Amino acid sequence: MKKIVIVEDEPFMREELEQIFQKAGYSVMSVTDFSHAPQEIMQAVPNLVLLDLNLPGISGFQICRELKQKSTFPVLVLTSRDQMKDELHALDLGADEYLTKPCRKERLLARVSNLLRRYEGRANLLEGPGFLLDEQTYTLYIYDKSVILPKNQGKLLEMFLRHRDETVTREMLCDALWGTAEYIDENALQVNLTRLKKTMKNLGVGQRIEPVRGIGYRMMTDVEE
Amino acid sequence: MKKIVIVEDEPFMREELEQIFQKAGYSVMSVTDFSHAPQEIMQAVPNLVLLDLNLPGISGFQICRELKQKSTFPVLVLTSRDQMKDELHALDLGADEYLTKPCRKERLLARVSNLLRRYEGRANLLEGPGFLLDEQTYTLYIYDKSVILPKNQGKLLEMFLRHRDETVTREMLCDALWGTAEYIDENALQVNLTRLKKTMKNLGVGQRIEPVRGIGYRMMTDVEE
DNA sequence: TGTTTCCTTTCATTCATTGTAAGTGTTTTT
DNA sequence: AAAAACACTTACAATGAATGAAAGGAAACA
Repeated sequence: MKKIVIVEDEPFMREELEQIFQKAGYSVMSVTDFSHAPQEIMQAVPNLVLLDLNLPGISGFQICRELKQKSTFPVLVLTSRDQMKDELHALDLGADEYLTKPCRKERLLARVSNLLRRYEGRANLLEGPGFLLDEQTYTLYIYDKSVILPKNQGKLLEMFLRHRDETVTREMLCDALWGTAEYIDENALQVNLTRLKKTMKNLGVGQRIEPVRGIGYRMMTDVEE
Repeated sequence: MKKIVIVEDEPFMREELEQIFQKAGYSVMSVTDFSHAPQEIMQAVPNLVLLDLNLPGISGFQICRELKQKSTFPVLVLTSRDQMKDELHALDLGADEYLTKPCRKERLLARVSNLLRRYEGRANLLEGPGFLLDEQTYTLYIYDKSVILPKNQGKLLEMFLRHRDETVTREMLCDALWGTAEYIDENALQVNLTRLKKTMKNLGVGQRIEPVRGIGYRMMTDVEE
């Protein structure tokens, strides 16, 4: 059963949405604490996120961006403001669909099922700066090219993508590669990292993985200049 | 430069669309012979297809379905009829976006660039019954799972997808696997085919690859019952 | 029933991936 | 400026998945 998370502050509207999707055979969950919405949503692991734009306290745009940065769920933005600006903005932030309230039930359901269908078979694609990474197979997508990364390189890249702009300790990386049990030479990690960098370079992806002396590494994803 | 193919019968509208996209920096091509639209479009190898629904002679729906069956271009359906029925139908046929005319230039451009962005990095995905296949890496996507096929199995599946419901001779398959040069035992082909079937079965994909006695094989993609 | 065609299983070979080891380069620290 | 600590690179042998060969079994056709 497909699971939908609803982010909507207005109680009446929220309840109506919940009912519509429950009747249509979806599993529904609502987020009410908007300050930690992205975290809550990611914990819930939905198949789709229905996001209202004008929320109290936090901007829906902000949530959308964070979701799209750190996860791969399809996001359908729903708002009562019928302004072109909103739509452009939302689409720019990576929203997958946009609908304005009020909106017919059928239209909403059709959009949702279409979105779900589109995302079928492309789940688990992590987004990086200029590329996509399949979490399961470590297939790397760059524009219209695709390459399979060796498992270790894939695991490393995955770790960096899940902690973009944060420092990742060597321990965490070793853990991700071999599990905490056996402790391989830390040099092995080094070698695999070198290999990842080389691979990415050959593919023309200008990632920046910088050492953090004594601790680990950090991948910078912001574009400079 | 991104290439857009426009399928629109009304000359005035067509010209306007062409101008809009040319000004926005796209490469534009129009299809005017609608009876062979799918073929022409596939030959042009665009990044996106803009498809009007009510065309003379042939139904836009038909074109949409055929395109989605045999190619992987994103399709944005554009129509003057503002009927819910149309939208539902188009989305069911796999269209990726839907807009009604008249429509503001900005909205159209935003949708197009959003669609293109979504399709970046997922080019070269061949669509099969219930799964997708990356032509380059032979990564197989089935719902939210993904698996890497061994090269030989991937090549075989690719051949079948490119000739859905047609008979593929053993020679063609051997050619695809090893090139016409060296002739390996035809048994090797057999073995690889068996492996492919087994792999698909384990993944829960109910494909039907049937032998054509003395000639080769055929993959049936239509659902029966 | 006999023959052709198609399918399955097993096994040795091949090739990409990986950890190890040894050596080089770079940054701190004193 | 030297030493120490840390980071990086390269080459190589071991591992393991993918592959073709071979031989025996099952199914279709006459």
